[in-house]
Amino acid sequence: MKVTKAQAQANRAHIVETASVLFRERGYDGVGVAELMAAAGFTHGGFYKHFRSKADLMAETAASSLSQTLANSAGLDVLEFISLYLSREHRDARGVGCTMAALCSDAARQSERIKATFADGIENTLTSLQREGTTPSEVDQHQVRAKMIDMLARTVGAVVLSRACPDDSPLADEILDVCRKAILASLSPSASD
Amino acid sequence: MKVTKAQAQANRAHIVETASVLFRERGYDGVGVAELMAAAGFTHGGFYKHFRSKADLMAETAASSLSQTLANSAGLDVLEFISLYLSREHRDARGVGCTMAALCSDAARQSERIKATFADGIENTLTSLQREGTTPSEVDQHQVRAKMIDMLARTVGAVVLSRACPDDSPLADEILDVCRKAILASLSPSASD
DNA sequence: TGTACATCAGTGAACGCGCGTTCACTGATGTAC
DNA sequence: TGTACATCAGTGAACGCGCGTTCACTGATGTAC
Repeated sequence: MKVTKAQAQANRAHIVETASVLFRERGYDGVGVAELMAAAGFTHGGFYKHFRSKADLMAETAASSLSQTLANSAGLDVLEFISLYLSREHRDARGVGCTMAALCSDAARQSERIKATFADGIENTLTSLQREGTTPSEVDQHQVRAKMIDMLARTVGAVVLSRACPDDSPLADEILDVCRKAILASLSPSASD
Repeated sequence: MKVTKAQAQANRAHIVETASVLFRERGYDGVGVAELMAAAGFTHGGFYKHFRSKADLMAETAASSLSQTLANSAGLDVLEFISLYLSREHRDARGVGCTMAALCSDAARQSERIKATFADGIENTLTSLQREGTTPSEVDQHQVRAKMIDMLARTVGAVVLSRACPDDSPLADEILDVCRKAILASLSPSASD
């Protein structure tokens, strides 16, 4: 049965949203088209009325969830960002958490198209962090950018390592706690090494 | 046709070695048993004379390639380790590079058994780095460990983000260069922020 | 505004294909005498 | 040391299954008159 144009558009967006959660939870190879459509509340045949292929959906979902990740952190200053990013809650909520942390090593094996989307996502995150992180005394934008790149690597690395540990592992929590302290220490003006 | 016990053992080790490269390059879901056995020079049927299942091989391969990753960096001091780890060569040689960087976000979706293997790999790496990184003036082992956890997160994060960018992306190289400088600066006693 | 028809989002069976795994078979190795 | 037999690593066909994708069909929506 047909459906209003507005409804069809909403259904399409719902499929992308569902996929963006499932892909972050299980990886691109870990979610099938039929399973995804069922999770969104449809049968699998209709998928190709919205997308040309699974690869197309992957690319669109990457762009969508990267900008959603960015929107989630909009308005946060760097200290708040770090506290949320390196929290147990963020680590344990892979499906709705940072796309870079959830999928970056999968992205490395995907098409140049998806990698380009991830590079854009990284660039946008850096721009956003630079905006929030720049204090009047720090006028050298180049230096601020370097600081933010290093900070992003630290936070992504910490979450990704923590997630690779067993669920109840003390090491998993230790990684988050130690990295949060280290990053906060390095950000404060009088950083005590 | 049968084969000598020594040959069978060597063949088995060769399969594990082949798998450890292929899994790092394409992920656990990206390599099939038949393809893997063909790459090792065998037909697929013999696989189950060596391993009970693909999952078993994944676990064994994780342990093997994590300790190989560790052996590769044995004897390096921290400065050498960072230079090699954050090099373009390491980033571009995923199949023979650090297992944590290549597979940690895949590990997050695998069994507790594989996660435990990764946690052991992280722990062993930290121990090794602590041994090499401890100078006479740094007697507080707890503090050294914290420094090494942060450093591991930074290096893994940098490589993983760099690999998520397109092959010719300037950002990919920038991430490696900036993080290398930032980590080296934070390690030197008179770190200029 | 009412009627006739084209459109097309969604359905569900079916496609070829590759997956992980099983199995009967081969034949050189390893062992018992 | 030589012979007979059991073992078992490796082969390749076959298994059921789920994958991504296609397709004929449905029926409400949207449009033309």
